[in-house]
Amino acid sequence: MVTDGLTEMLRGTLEGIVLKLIDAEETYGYAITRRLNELGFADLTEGTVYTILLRLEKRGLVDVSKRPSEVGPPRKFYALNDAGRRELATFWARWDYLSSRIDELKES
Amino acid sequence: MVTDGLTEMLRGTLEGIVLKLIDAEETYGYAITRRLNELGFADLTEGTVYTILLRLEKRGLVDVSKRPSEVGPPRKFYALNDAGRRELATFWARWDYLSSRIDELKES
DNA sequence: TAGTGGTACCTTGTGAGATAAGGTAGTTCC
DNA sequence: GGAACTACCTTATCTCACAAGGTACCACTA
Repeated sequence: MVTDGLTEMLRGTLEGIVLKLIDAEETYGYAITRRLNELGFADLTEGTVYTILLRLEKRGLVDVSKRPSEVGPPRKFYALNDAGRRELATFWARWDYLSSRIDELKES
Repeated sequence: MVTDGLTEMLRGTLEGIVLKLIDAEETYGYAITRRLNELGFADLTEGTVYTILLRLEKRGLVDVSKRPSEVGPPRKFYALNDAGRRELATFWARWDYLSSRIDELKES
């Protein structure tokens, strides 16, 4: 499978991906994990996502609010704040730069 | 600069990039570093490239031959072998997969 | 009421890889 | 003999994705 060995390649982009998901919609760890699995990142586990979320919180890129769920334990909802949106913009700039450079190289 | 903080994003792709450069032309560490700097990876240093080259050699992905230079110390030339070409193909498959997923996400 | 399955959170340790910060030598030219 | 360029290498450090655990809430049912 192509998805084998994606781990190293995900470094430095996974955080941006999570930022984007949070930007699209206020959401929580368990749902983000599910969403990422759907999106093609099949091997991603909850542990990975939670370490990222805690990092984002620690860096002050997200606002957090705990809310009860009707089907399980309370959920920790994450929303991007201004710093988070700036970080996301930076992420896309870096991504565009890197992917352009690599695609150029690939076609050469 | 966009190139700031590219480090983490380069993880797992830099090796593939180096494989591609070697595939294009038998070459050596110092020249690879220069080429990468030209290609937009401005902050990349020799130390980084040499650790990758030694890893490629250890994994048996390249053939190595030392040859004298007319302008300095002898050069260690690297050429891709069959295993290296297979690895490069795998790298592109992974890259295409990852960049597609991310670009989809970006446009959504 | 004990068990199962789904939801939802977290922690700790490990490993891989890019980088920084050094070092050693060969050549050319003044 | 001292720059400046070429050319190689090593070691220690840091970050980050992940594995492998754990806790707890809720609904259902045997």
